[in-house]
Amino acid sequence: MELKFIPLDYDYFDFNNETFVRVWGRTADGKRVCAIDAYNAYFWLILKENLGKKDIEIVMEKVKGIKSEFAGRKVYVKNVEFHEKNFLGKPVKALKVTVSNHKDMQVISERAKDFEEVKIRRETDVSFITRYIIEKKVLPLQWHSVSGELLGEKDFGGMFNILDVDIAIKAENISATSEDNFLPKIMAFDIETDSLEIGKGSILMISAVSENLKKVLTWKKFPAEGYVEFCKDEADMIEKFCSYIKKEKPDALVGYFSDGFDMPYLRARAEKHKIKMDISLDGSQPVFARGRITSSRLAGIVHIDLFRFIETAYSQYLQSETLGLNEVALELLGEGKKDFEHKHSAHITHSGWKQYFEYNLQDAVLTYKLAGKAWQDMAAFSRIIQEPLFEITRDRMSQLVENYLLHNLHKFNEIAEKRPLHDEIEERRMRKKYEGAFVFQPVPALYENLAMFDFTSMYASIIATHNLSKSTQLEKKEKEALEVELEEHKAYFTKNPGFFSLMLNDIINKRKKYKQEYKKNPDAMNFARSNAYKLLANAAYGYQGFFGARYYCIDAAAATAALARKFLKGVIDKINSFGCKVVYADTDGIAFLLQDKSKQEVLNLLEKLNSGLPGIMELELEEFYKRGIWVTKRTGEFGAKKKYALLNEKNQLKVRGFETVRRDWCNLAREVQNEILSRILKEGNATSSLKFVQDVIKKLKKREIEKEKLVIKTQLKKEIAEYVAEGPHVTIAKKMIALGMPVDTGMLIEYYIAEGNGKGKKQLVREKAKLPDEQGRYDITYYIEHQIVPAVENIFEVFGITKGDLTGKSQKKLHEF
DNA sequence: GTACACTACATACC
DNA sequence: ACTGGTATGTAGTGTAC
Repeated sequence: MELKFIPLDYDYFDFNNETFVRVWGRTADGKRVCAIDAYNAYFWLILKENLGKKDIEIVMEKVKGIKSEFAGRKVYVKNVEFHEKNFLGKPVKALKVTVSNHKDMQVISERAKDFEEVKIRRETDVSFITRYIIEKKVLPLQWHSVSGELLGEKDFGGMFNILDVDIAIKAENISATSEDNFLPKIMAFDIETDSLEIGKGSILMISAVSENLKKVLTWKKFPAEGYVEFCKDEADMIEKFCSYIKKEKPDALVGYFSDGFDMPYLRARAEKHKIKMDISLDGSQPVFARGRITSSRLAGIVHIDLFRFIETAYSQYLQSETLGLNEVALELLGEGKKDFEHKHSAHITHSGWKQYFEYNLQDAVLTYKLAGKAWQDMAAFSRIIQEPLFEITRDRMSQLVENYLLHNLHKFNEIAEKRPLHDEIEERRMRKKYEGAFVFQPVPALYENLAMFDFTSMYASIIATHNLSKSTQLEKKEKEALEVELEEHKAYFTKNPGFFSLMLNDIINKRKKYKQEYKKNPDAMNFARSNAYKLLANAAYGYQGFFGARYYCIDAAAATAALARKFLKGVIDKINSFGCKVVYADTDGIAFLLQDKSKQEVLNLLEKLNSGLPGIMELELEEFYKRGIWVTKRTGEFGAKKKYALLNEKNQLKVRGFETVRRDWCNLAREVQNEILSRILKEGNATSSLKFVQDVIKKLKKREIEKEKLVIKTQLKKEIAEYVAEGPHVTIAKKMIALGMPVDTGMLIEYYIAEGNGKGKKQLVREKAKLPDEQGRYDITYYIEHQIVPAVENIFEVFGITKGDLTGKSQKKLHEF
């Protein structure tokens, strides 16, 4: 038997003290496949130097002889091989120790590490599935050919009868064939409940959406559209939901925040009713893994919590102020959630229920559409990093980088470094900060005729070009070594590239390749690939400075930042001496005035600058701008860093750092500031802006501004009890809890500032803060003095306009400006 | 009762 | 706990007067 299929997920099981991997996938004609592959894991023993042939033979025998018992199993070593390997770039003699059962690896390696010939053990902390994918090259989301016998009825204790697949095969050989794309069958779901606290209330309805399915299941019997299916009770509803999954046979079951809410809720209710959640393809129940966020895993169907993927892969590109389904869907799909005011189910009217069903359905529809939109990105990450979808949709950036490294080390014959243990993590976290990026001190003014250069993937290209990594760092100066001066010492790195730099170099090249390919052929997969490589490249620098990294190297991170400062300052000097004038720079970007130079001359300069840069470092033109404005800091007369606004030649505004882009300012202040920045940059003066602000202040004084524009949103970043200083949002959060409203860490708390009680001493802001729908008159003075004026004051200051001119307390007249 | 320095906190930039 | 450092700015807190 031989067939072509595409792996979507992996797991493993024991049978008769042997371990087997199950590779779950699909054939091109849509059949579900489970390929069972015998596999034994191994780890490495790195031997001491100066061991002779005889010594090695002796230690190999000793390792082979390790026998023990653990959890009722016989524990033994299956095989020992001698290999010449590399560890951290240096040649080592090592033993590859294959164990009977992956779960017994710790027991065996504990015994082996005490042999006198053994220096260290490594790779006992590599996940079994990761190891399987690396060694057997059965890669996720790439087509493979598998050959072997079909699973017999009696194999593995009758597994055949449990597996819900079209083909189960005992794999003898699996090999990659092609890279053709694959479109999965996706089913999205969403639940609505009585209480937001898991297990407290009941589930009122469940929506499920796939290509040919749009359903809302409920046991609340109220008039509804045809897509609503009524169930006997909550238990019946959960079972029907599971049976729809069984019928639809999706590759992926997708929710939005379903790891944190929908799945654990379903489990709690299923347990309460003593019913099974029969979703998995092997008869097992969803497995909930402990962690920062509990993730829930199904066998044979990939459960994806889209929120978690969006959080790591998209959030930096999104304008949305929260990562809630509504905002994210609005931004990515142009379509948001349906309006519905949540009440306790006892208070919902007949027509209210109809709306509620519709609302619930729409959430699943949005999740379904978002999953379709994100599919190419998830697939690109899975193929590039070579980890299954389940993992790459939940991994953080540092884990993605690390997994990429693990899956590529074999190209360098490298044994992987270990993950840091608790004590080491603590030590790393105590470390004092190293010096980071250089930020240019701007001179506040309105400038005309600017250009911006920036380094492409600057930190990554510095690491790749200069070999800055753990394995290439030298303890002391050697000839031919690169010397980088840090704050308290010098760091040295070899001229010969190590695996980290070479991999990063490859990542940057692939990014360039797919970016160019996308320009020729703008399809989603090319874009997704280009983007995934870009994100990996950008995270590589932070990875080396991250306390949890296997290849942690703080000197490499510090040296990267030091070289970045050097190159940035070098380019600043060269632009200035060319005859342009640098007005601002931050980390890897430089803004300068063209002065009397033409655009062509600037482009020629760029080319000249590039020819002087080493390795793969590259500077590019970001854009030309008509005008730009920099303002003073509120405290002190210096120009503020990280705050500016630019107008490009298409009259598009680019605002950085200003209150306009900060979500913790009220919309009125943000809109007013954005408007005057736009006017000033387009008009070249502040005349109409001044009038505009004066009018807004007048309106505010006459209470003509709607309260919604005055709502301030601040995120609750930790548990209320942990706050040392109680800000207005904390007070409001407490008030919300007292009112029985749901409050969770991470929530955006909304409030407005109302008039004080007028009695005696000045009230604190938090004492005047009220919930958006709480009765009260807004505090005019607060909004003028603490929102509008601070947002525009420094901008007007550039034109010599003072606060008094804005609020009408000035002697000067408008025409004087 | 208020002015002031300092700290806590949130959020942005790259 | 889940990339890094640099930076601005508000409101709260404690203390001096």
